[in-house]
Amino acid sequence: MTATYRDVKADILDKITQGIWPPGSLVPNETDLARSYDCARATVNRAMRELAEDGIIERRRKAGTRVRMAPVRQARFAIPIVRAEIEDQGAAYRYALVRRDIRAAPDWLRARLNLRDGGRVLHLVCMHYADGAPYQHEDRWISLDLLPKAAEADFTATGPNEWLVAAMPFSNAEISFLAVQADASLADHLGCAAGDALFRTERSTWWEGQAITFVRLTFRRGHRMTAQY
Amino acid sequence: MTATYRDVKADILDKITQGIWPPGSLVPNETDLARSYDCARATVNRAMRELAEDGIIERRRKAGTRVRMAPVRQARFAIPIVRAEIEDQGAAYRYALVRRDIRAAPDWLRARLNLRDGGRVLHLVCMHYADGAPYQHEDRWISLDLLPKAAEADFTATGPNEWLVAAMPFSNAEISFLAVQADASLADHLGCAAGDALFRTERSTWWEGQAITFVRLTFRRGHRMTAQY
DNA sequence: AGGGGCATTAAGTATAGACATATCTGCAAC
DNA sequence: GTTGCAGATATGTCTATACTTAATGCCCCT
Repeated sequence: MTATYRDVKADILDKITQGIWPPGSLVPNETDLARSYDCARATVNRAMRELAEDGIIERRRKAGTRVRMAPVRQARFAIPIVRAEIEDQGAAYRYALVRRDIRAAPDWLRARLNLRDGGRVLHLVCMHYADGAPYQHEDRWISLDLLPKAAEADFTATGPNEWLVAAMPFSNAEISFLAVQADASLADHLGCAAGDALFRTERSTWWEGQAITFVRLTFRRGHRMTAQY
Repeated sequence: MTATYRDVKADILDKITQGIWPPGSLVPNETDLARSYDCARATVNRAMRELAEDGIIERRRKAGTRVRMAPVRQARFAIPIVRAEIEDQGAAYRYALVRRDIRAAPDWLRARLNLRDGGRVLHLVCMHYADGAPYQHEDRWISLDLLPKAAEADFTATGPNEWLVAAMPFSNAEISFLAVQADASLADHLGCAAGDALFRTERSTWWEGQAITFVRLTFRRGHRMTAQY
């Protein structure tokens, strides 16, 4: 019946939320806590390490551990593949390729992805439907410098997203969320009025410092992205 | 010169990104890895536990550890206090209370927060400015059932957000991101045209199952929220 | 053939002890 | 006063070992 690291973590969190250890105060050191919970120091260490990761406490060698003044509030968003997102909602997924061309990267894209002069890119426009209704508009640019195979891939049946996670499963990315007004083309594809406010995510993806792809995903009217924390 | 858990983690990640252990494949078990890195099993365990948290691998007792087919892509967003967000950008922060009233919770709010019938709420409308320009419009509802002190707090000088993190530092929340069209009032406050697309976050906050507050934060035109991952 | 139970296996967690590393504090030298 | 060094101390990490827990898959019984 000795304390597990979960017990210790829960108890410490309790002491903090109940104000016994108020924000800014110094938490007892690991050795003392281990004694008071009658467990090994490693157990206390794991509990506290996780609390620090959660943004509840702040730890510094020698200085000790203190309760954060304002806990760092952070939310984790899972970035799903559209197909999975739609199917998880119990809707039928359908995909369509709207447009495909290969060209020199436009200036704005070169700037964004640090592409070399004269780099060629594959530009794709696709639509994703849920139960037949427009769900998401995808405007994607893939660097052919890094991924020449993309030029031969067939994107008429499956979306570039799925192809890319298979081709380059591990990469870094920067994602932004913003709001845009529907232009005529978006309004047409997404079945809304021009001028409607739409939710958009933009993502640049990199692999070992090299740009792979940039994508704009624009959602149907009224879409919201939600997370718990 | 024995391997640290960081070394092990980095090496395993390397093997995965370089395709030596392709997606779906089974990773050697902890005992074998410990032997091959010449370290304790606990060291391998920590490395693999972190990789699992990062969504790179998937672990199941007895079944072993496998490389995920598609790594779970997830982004962490820090949810800042507006003041800090603005000041971090090097801009001067200014706050203004636009409106304050106490009333019975409207139906839509009662439904959203599971408030009891006839629950009273404090309704605040505030503006946050960066270098004098409108930055964010805040439309906040605070449950007076749970936080009666809020009725006496002075929100003319500092925003409710800062008051709330001091009053209720630890709580759960649900956050949504969406796009809205500016109505006349928003357009006026944020200095944009009616109909403009604006980025909005909505957040409901709870403490021990009780609703504390609901807030709509609408940002100035062109705002984007960004995260790396 | 089908179903139940048990052995086996891999991860999950705990422990005591040790050493590493960062950094705060006070004291001493300039 | 300021700088720099040394000691003290809290966290960070590793090891070796042991026990726990979940799940697979095989064997045996029906």
